[in-house]
Amino acid sequence: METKNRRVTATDVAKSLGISRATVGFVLNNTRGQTISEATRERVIAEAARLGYRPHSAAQALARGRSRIILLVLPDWPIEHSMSRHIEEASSFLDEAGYSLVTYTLHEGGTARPLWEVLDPDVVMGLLPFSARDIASMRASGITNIIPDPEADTAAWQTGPSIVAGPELQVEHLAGLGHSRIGFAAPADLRLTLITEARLAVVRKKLANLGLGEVDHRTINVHDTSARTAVQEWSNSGTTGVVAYNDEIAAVVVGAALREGVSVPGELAVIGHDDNPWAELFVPSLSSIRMDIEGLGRQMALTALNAADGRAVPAEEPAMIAMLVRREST
Amino acid sequence: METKNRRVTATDVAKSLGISRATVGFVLNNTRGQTISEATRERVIAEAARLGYRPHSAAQALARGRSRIILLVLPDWPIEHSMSRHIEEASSFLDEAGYSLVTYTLHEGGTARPLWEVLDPDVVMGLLPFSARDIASMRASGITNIIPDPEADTAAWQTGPSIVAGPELQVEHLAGLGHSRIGFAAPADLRLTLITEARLAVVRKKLANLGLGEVDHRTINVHDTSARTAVQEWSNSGTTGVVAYNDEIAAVVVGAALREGVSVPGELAVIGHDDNPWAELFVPSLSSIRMDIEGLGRQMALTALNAADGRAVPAEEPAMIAMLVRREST
DNA sequence: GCAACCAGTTCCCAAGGGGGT
DNA sequence: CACCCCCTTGGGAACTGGTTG
Repeated sequence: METKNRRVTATDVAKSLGISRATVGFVLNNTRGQTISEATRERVIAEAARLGYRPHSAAQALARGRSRIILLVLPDWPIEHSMSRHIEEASSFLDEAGYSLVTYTLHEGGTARPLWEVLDPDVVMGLLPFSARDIASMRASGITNIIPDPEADTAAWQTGPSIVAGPELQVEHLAGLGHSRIGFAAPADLRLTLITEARLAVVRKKLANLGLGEVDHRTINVHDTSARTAVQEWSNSGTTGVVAYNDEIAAVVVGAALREGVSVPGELAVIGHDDNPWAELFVPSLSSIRMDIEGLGRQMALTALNAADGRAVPAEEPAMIAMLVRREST
Repeated sequence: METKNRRVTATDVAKSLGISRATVGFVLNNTRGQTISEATRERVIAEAARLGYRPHSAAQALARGRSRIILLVLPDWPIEHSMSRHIEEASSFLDEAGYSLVTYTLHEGGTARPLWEVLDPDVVMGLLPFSARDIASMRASGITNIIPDPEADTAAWQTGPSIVAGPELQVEHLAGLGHSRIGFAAPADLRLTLITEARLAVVRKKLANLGLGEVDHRTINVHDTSARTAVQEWSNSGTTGVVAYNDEIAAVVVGAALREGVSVPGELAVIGHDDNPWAELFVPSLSSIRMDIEGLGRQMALTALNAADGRAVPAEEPAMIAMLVRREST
């Protein structure tokens, strides 16, 4: 069809209309402080549509000094699935504000140039605090907006609602079922240490509040016999309810119990965390915690916009943070 | 510390050295056809490092007309986990060639501007053929390199090794165990129809090759009783081995069997596909297929580079496509 | 609406030194 | 010895497509 496939620029639109390319820009950006006649405005819009004009985002980024990209960094263990709905929501919301959300799974030993260096995002946002190395790298790339704020105390993050709500519910649920000796099953993965410690602290505190004894805490490795040992020891010590770090650990514990001849939930009740889609497929199906912040996506988006734009964040705290999903394992 | 935080530009490096900014560019890009003395080259590199110079990618993209970004589109069902290692590998590889890989999970009813419009990638690459709507959208954004090629026949893709190898192994494995009546458990999810059909066709063909009877094909819905019905019917019809579309469906079938009092693998053997990390956690643990193309990441990267750069793709077909992981469910 | 500007890339040419005739 | 040519090295300036005073 077309012999030359050059992309349509604002200049093309302007020339075709016999006006200046600045005017085209004014109209298409709704530039405030510039008054353009309604007639011209309409002609520009119509002509841009007719020619199939798309702004060249690199050029825009260069001229404005801001890329209107927000980078969401995800950890490289599969928390992703439970996030995906929220990400989609955040994405739509940011889009309406003229920003694009790019997600980035940061791999451990990754050798590639990090994406924040390439995309020059206005904001880099993570689900948990960044390592000092990453922060240094961002700073060196000229990133000034980092969430969570590296200056803020990690401890504050560790006691935030997104960490605390789940474990509290887990303990409440088991206690409510009459379990008085409660165990905690932690993952061996070192990358999870920060969250594991925080959750364990919540469990301890909650147990103390309820006047129950000390938690019986074991580290579970998926690929060895540590789960069977833990089940035996819990069994011996009279522990009847186990709070698992997540559904994977819960599944390992339940599996070990079944193989040891310990009935679930009769002799040992186990509750996971995250409500992975496969948790309900087990026999017995796994009770779990669904993190379900009504509007977490919007909340994330607003936080990002605030950092990028300085627009105010309605402090509207989400209605519900975590929800118990009771199934057969408790 | 710093009062002005302006980013370091090539001009800064040039001025600091008393040379032109063109020269800085020549050195830093290894521009061919320009010869720069070794002494100057070293001074430029040292000074750039000292000042912490980072090229402004938007400016580069604008000037060159190419963004050096490759967009990998992932489907919004969690195939992601099994891909993650390959993605990391592709990412490193592309990085060495000066390209950045951005992954993008395309959500069904997403309302946001698609990322290919924002990032202006040199190549958009998907794991399966794009919808006509997406292709039109890419074309409108000026994307010329699309993989898989929209012109190519979908049928060709459906009979490619990445589709065929898994089901063949599944059937071979069950047949090798002596199962002669074999069932197929398909997911109800409509988004998976394309792959499901393709895999089922492979199973049919393989059974015919082995001189076995027709496949007994059932659609399994995770949230109703279809799995129990299927198990009963397989039981009645003498089907003793089931090829599941993936591990999730396999888990549902195994669960239904256990609840029906049908022993696994004694009365019904089930094999999944994808070898999700949680497949081994089940009791009985799930046999599965691990897609493990040695160098799939590199292969993906090379294909992309070929499209972006025109550099030749070594046709080096990967050594191994799919691998049987036998566990307790078969 | 004109013009400067954003931060690079790239084509083309100038200056200077060395070697050959 | 003077002259010419060429090659090496590096600079000038136009250009990318928008934004904004």
